Amino acid sequence: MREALDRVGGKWAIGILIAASAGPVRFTELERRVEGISRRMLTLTLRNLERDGLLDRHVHPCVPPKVEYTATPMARELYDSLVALTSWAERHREAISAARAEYDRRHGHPPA
Amino acid sequence: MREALDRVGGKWAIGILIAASAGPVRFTELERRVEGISRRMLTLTLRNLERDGLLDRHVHPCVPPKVEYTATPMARELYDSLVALTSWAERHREAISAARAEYDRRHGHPPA
DNA sequence: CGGGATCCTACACGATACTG
DNA sequence: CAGTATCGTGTAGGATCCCG
Repeated sequence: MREALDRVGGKWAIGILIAASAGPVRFTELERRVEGISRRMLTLTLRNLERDGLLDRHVHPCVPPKVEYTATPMARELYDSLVALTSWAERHREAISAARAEYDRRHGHPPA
Repeated sequence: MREALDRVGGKWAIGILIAASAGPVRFTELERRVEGISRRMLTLTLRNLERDGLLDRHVHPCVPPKVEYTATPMARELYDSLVALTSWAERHREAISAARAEYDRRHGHPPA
């Protein structure tokens, strides 16, 4: 289970996976779609996802360069599994923030 | 979605949740069951899980102290959602390690 | 027994500059 | 366009010691 979470646990992996799940996307387009990501982290996370077989990287030999990334079927299955998690988060978001407020009230209100 | 992952993304949260899902568990028992965890991380992670309403903490007023932790229904639902993820990991574990080996072969074999 | 306080290290990540 | 290289920072987590 940690295996699966580690693969998607990074700050940007999911965002990239989602952005690349709807067909080939170019590097710069990813940079735009995954809001707030730095060039460096985009590259690094892309390499990791590619290494794990979650992303296909296709280089068009031309100038200027053109590289397209596409989520593999395996990545799409992963995404489907994550939907259950999203649903959980939505169902309990309110309860969680209530629990937090309650906890912070009982112990020092501002969580130090 | 990041909301959900962040809650369970820590190194130890899942292990603790699993260990505490089968009824009340004491601190020291958790320390034994969650292999490799340090006293510090156990305490910290327990606090976070309690704060998010995923664990109930019950203190028995006696000496020596006795504290029992129990997963809440919300936590059990979370665990159920995570099962899909586990299934994904099992189905593709081989493909992933193959992808990795292939990647490492094409680029510098030892991943530096 | 069930912690809290302190110190330290590794690594994830951000900012910036350079390049084929 | 699609990166790589370098530097700096915050923080997760480990080790150790102390306490009611």
